[in-house]
Amino acid sequence: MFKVIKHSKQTQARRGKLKTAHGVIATPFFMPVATRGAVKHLSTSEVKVLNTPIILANTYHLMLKPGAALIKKAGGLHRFMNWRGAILTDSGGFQIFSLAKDKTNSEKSLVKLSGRGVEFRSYLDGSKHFLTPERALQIQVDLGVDIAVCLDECVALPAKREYLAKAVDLTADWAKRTKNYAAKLKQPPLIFAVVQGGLNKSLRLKSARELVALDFDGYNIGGLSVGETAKEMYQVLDYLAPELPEDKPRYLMGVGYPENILEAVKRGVDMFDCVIPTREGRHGRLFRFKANADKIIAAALSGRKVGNFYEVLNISNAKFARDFKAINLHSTFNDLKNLSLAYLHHLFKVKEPLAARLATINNLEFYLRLMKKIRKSI
RNA sequence: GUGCCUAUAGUUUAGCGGUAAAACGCCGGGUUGUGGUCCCGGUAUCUUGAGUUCAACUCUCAAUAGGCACC
Repeated sequence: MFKVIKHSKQTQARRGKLKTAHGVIATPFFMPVATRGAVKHLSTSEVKVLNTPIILANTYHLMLKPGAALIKKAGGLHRFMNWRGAILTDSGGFQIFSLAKDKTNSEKSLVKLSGRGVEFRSYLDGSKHFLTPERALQIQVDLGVDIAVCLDECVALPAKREYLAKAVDLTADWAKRTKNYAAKLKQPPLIFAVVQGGLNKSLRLKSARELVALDFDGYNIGGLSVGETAKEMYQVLDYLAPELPEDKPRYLMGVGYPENILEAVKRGVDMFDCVIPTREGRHGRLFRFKANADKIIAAALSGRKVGNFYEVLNISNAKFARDFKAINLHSTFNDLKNLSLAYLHHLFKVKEPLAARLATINNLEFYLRLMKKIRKSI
């Protein structure tokens, strides 16, 4: 299922292959985010042309709309969106966290946690729903995903130890129930469990050991990039990654900026997802490699300090109004090669939908290339 | 030619006798398991001149510009 094919001598970085029902994927890899069954602004064929091996969708959003039953009826999410690559779904655990911290009505949380599961209100129409670990897995099975994630509780940082400890226990209990439920399924997907524990070392190690004992197909590192500094995140990875089985993939959820990914790979992480390339693209931020990127990335992966190997253009800045250079000369997309920065600047200024599309493609191409460069350098 | 109305940020408008508020725009920053155009800053001394007043963007007069009506 997962095989490490090469291990860096200088760092914890490793290259591997993850076998899924929809293809063998080279690790480390990055999953573009398609929360509701679409990478925002892109069609499935465009995502495919980017050479995307796997995307991330979200149980929480899809169960509310259009509903797991409908997608099952459509033949699963793959067929529904005509996607032939792999799909991993987030379990909804993060939404428990992000909705619990409330947006407007601070009094009423949208979420009620209990031992059995979590009751929450739909962000769409306020209707009540109940999610249990069993149901979260069943929904992911109905969606037909390749990799399902156990329902977990993610805690915003900074957090008190007792709260973190409770989340670790609940997450472990739910993971066990997910495992039991999976045992009754005919063809379960790959199932990953989520390590919690915040910035507390003993809780992190406890969480890892409990989950590893249950023997999952992979391990997510959750509860990071939720309010702590990058340095604190790296420290957690330093002691947590060695605690996870060598022969199972490690997935750092929701991370991150290119340098965050590089630092995490150095510490032994194999999988990533993040909204940064797509969301920032929609807001006019363009990622671009510097000329010496390959060297810096290779140096970083042989243990040296990570230098600055890319830049982010804010295409809305006035200085691009008359910049007729290509958006990206190195792109495999003709549009990015042939259209100018000034034109893209204009599209953003007048809010043409095409602007977000071009920027999204540019950024995803950047992220996927980043992973390729990383793999090559290990 | 006569009468009336208006004149505040780039734009459209608020405003009060005591040193200007909003929206949009513009300039810049932000965005980490996505509630799809979001969040945070910055951006004017109130058409000009004279007068009244302790104090005027706010009152008076004139000029200028625009609008409306009538001859």
